[in-house]
Amino acid sequence: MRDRASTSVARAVRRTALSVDVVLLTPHGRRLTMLLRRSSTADTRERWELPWDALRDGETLPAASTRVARAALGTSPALLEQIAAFGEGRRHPGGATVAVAFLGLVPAGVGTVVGGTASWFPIDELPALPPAQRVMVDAALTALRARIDQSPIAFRLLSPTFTLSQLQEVYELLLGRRLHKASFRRALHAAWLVEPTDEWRSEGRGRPAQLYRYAPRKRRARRRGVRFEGLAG
Amino acid sequence: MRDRASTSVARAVRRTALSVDVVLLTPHGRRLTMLLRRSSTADTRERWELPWDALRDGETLPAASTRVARAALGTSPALLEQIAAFGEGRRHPGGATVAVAFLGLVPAGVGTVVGGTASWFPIDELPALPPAQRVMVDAALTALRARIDQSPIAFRLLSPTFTLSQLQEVYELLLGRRLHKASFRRALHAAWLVEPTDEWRSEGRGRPAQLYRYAPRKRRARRRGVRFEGLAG
DNA sequence: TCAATAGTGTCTGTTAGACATTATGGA
DNA sequence: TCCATAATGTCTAACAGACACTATTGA
Repeated sequence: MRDRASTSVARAVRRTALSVDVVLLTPHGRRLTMLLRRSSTADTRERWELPWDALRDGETLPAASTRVARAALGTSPALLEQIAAFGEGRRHPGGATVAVAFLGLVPAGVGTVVGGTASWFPIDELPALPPAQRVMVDAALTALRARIDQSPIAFRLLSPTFTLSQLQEVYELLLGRRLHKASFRRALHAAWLVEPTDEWRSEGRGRPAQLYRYAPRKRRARRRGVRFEGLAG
Repeated sequence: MRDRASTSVARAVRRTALSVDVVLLTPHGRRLTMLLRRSSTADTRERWELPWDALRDGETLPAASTRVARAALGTSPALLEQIAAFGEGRRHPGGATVAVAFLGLVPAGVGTVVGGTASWFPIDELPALPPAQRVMVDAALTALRARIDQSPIAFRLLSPTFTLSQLQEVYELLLGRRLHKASFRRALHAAWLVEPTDEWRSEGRGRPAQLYRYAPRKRRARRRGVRFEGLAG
């Protein structure tokens, strides 16, 4: 190693700026919405940005992301996962060289009322964002869709008991595409993820739906073959 | 937002330390090996660590990861992707609060000879590492296996032309499990990822194998259903 | 000739998607 | 009664995994 002149990183990069940015999502009716706040620029034009703040001295990344999320939302999100670090030189509102992005999910209704400087936007109608944050948003949505079948993300957006139609609706919202009802339920049944309760919910007309709860059972990992997905095209 | 006392991240977090760490992998026979270098501690005991260095002033993350990889390897890896940022308070050799980990793949033979302070270790026989880096290694291998069917990672470990048995061997190395020959080739054929060349390679005894090259064709995205993988168990 | 590796054909069990049907409430 | 939604049954095409078999080289 030729490049290690200093023995301490803390000494070598005093001036490195590090920001923690949070992409907060919540369902709003049939749409997925994202929390943005007004930029505090001298500019008269209305500008929006992802909630962010500088990492504080001695603070861990999870602690910082929770702090930023709580400050913007007024409460804690149901799930907070890191997306990635971003530092390709794109402009960040805080002038940060490197920003670590987090994805937060908020159950429907919980955080829909936020303070004056923040507001929820449908994800397909976002205003212009600082270049560095625009990249984070895209990465967050991509990561969300990639992780949805690897971790119980969808259940974080629902109340403890829910109907299967509600669950499917959340999956469709997060994936951004429609799912087949019978296939969805068959896969759900095979995965032993939920169990029925004794309750039924009647909403408007139509047959009442049975309520389920999230109750994952141990399951042998079924790893079927190589898929080669997304490699071409 | 209550927490934004300062308008500039650069001003607020002068003392934040940021390291860039690189997990470099190369096949070594039938095993996957990782590049580690000797720690420069005052300790007499032999200690090993992932190649890392502090992010320099104004340097982008991709540039820093390339620099660290080149310094350790003597040449550039065939692929260098970010894993994630790590800053949960675990001990890092440079005392960094936050470290961004990268995964680098090196074709077989290219980087097998490295300088005096670095050495390749089979991934299931790694020496003890600093806690922060041990977490990175596990995350790198997990990410590798998750991404292998989403990006052409495996082809980066092979020469431009290769036999299908070699390709399958790389997949088995990266996934850490055996694959079924006929199924592997069927899936490969269906994905239109490779095309045969006119050349054949004879190695030792046995029927010579036809050489292929990586040549992805456009393909309609086949997204089949919801899998619910990894959600339980 | 045998051993070793490459490459292919066929069968079977699983499952996603389509479609149809029944069930059960409200208007 | 009609309509909307829930829930389930059946059929089919796709496909993974297993197995067997042929092909082609070196020893």
